[in-house]
Amino acid sequence: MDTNTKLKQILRNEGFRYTPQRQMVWNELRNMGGHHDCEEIYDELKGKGTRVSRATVYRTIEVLARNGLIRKLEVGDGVARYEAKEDGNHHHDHMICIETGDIIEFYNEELERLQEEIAEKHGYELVRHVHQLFVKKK
Amino acid sequence: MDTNTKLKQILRNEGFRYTPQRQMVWNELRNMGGHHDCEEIYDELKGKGTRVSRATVYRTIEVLARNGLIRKLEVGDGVARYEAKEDGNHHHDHMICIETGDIIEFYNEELERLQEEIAEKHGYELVRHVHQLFVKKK
DNA sequence: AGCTCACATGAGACTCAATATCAATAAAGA
DNA sequence: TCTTTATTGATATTGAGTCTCATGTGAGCT
Repeated sequence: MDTNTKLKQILRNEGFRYTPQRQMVWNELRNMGGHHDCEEIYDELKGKGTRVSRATVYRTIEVLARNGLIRKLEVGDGVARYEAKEDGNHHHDHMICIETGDIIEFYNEELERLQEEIAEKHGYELVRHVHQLFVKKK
Repeated sequence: MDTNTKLKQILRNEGFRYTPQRQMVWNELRNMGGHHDCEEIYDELKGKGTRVSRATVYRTIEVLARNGLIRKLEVGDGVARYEAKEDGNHHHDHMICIETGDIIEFYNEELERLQEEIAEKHGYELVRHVHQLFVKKK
């Protein structure tokens, strides 16, 4: 199933319509690659002469995130960034260089296991987590 | 050394003045206990008839955080919360209940070690980290 | 204690990401 | 094609946080 059919199905499941704008936002974020905020996505689409509004970008991104097509990333600068979850792009956390702003992805099995364990130990179930390492080049 | 003398010394080291407002913000956050945002601190002080401005609360909190007297916590709802670091209140991370909003502190030696290791492995030095577990009661 | 002045404060303007409003538009089933 | 109802776009609004600047005040100096 191609990725736009997947979008269509997800939207239908939620009772949403499959509109050109939603397709454009989704395709744009995938084409751009990496981590981007709504303003960047909006500018990119505008730059291509696309007819889309800021409000629609924000609304669409919210829907995509809620349905797990994209992943939200907040690094503490007051701007939410998003990345497309491609097939085979499994869960990962982020390392942010405080000097360059570079975002590096990492994944560690043991780390994941420990978190489940800690939640468990306190009588909770782990739903999701935010884990960011702020680093600088050695 | 009592905690207000400590505040005084820290301010002097940075070339800042030891003012009633800075003492009030610091004392208020300690008295309240737990995690609070600037607006709550401001309201609390106002409620006591104290003469203090919103701007000063924000400015003071920033100074306290930069000097390690308090710890900043962002759970992703667009409001920064702070907690006083008491003596013997060592580093910890947070578990946030998505149903009640409760904030539980946790600390795990192994987790800390792993993070250093991961940064290292990528050629970086770990400066600080943000680690939050969003959980719900089992 | 009084003087001085650079730093701090308070009130309100301002910023900026994000959300809400609402008339006009367009999916999508009949 | 028609009709219904969600969606869109333009813009206003919100809200946390920051900035400005005239006024106030800590603290070193005499």
